[in-house]
Amino acid sequence: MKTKSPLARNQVLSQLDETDLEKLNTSAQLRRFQNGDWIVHHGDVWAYLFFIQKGQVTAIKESPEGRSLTLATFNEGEIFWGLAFFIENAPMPAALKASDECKLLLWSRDDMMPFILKNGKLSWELSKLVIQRVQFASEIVEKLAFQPLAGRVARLLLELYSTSQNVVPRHLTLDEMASRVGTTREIVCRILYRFAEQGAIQINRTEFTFLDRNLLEEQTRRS
Amino acid sequence: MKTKSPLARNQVLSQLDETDLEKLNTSAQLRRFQNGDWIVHHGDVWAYLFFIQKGQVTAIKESPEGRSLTLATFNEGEIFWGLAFFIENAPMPAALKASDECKLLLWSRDDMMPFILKNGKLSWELSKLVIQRVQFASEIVEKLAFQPLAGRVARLLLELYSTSQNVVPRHLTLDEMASRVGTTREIVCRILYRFAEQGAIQINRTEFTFLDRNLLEEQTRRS
DNA sequence: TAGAGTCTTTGACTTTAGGCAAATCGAAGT
DNA sequence: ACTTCGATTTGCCTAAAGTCAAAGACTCTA
Repeated sequence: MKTKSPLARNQVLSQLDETDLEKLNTSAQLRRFQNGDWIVHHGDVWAYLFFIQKGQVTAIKESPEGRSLTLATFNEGEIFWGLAFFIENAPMPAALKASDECKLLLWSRDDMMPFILKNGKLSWELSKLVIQRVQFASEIVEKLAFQPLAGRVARLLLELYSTSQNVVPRHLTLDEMASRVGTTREIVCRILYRFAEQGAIQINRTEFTFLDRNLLEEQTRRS
Repeated sequence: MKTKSPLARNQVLSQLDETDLEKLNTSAQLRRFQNGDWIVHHGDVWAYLFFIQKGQVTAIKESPEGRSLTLATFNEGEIFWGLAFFIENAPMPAALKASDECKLLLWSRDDMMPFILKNGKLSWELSKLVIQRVQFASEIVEKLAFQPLAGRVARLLLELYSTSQNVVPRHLTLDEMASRVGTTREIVCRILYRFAEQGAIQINRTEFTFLDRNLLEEQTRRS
């Protein structure tokens, strides 16, 4: 008896039967990346769909002036794609970067297409996944458009350290945090210290201590 | 011989054959809206896909404080959907508003699903369409995150009045323009007059005169 | 044609965000 | 312990965006 393919864990790919999964598995290209490697650059035309067998991938937008905005992180077992997989010659709207040691299984558009066309359910699940990403993008737009920076930072803190622990190591640099909320390190630093003044957190160079998460949550609700 | 259904004009629906198109046509609900009517509100769970037979639909995000951001406009012959069409119970991330007298053909998820599951190509085209919207969303994020307001206004002017005519009536109010770039009417007004000072346009209460489109294009390129 | 209502325009002021540079800290290695 | 390097913190200054209020201008209707 076979071991079940890890591909079957995925919501979309699990629509395929054993045989097709097997075929898919063998037609995949395996690629490895080191932490920090670029997988694709912003603007590249890249017609692949991939499955993350191991590691973590982040999607990052960069402005010509070097500011950057981290849009999303994808984890083991998830799939993602280059736009050109769907639309001929469409360039990547964001870059992809390995944020861990990564093993990816890649399929070109031509490899994958037969499976999609023959299996309406697969195709439907793919649509659904795409739609979920839209939903996600929509939240980003909302925050950028309506929520002031302090709110975005507060939200980031809450999401990042949602453990029961109140004392947590600062595992992101200020630059990384800044990139996730769309600003610069100095501003993030100031906002953090403002939170500290308000009594929401305590800060030292290496740790945060959460004193009052409600205060932070209030911030996220502010326009 | 039959008249060809207007549905066949659509990139996605045209994947269906005559018979299916006919079935689809009869199973559709026709809905009419007046200019300015809300079709769905932000947050509603709305599991429909629709075809715009006549008129224009805009997607609008609103902040709790009443600021609004116009994300997209859909025209005759295009299709769009409520998120819940794809994902059970997913609320609308933006409101939809009729921006003309509108005739829409609606299909519930249950009506449409059989056609999708049976037709991989249809489903694929739908994915592609969804992806195009993602691309669009991505541009919005980029502009909000990296482009200063002046650049967004300049781009709006160029897109809105891309005719060969240099003297054009101001058919959008300042509030409407503000909503499209994510700010307030006063700010738009000031930016317009700044453009005027720079010699890019001339302004009076009812018309714009384009003097130098290159100046505007330069603005859009600025970080 | 007077008045109401709606847009536009402008001034004065506040808030938010960003840039630059210097000071400081902490980890890692020598 | 000393140095180096990268990250954090802070002060100071500027720019961008937003708010509020008031004044005009235009359109439509009575």
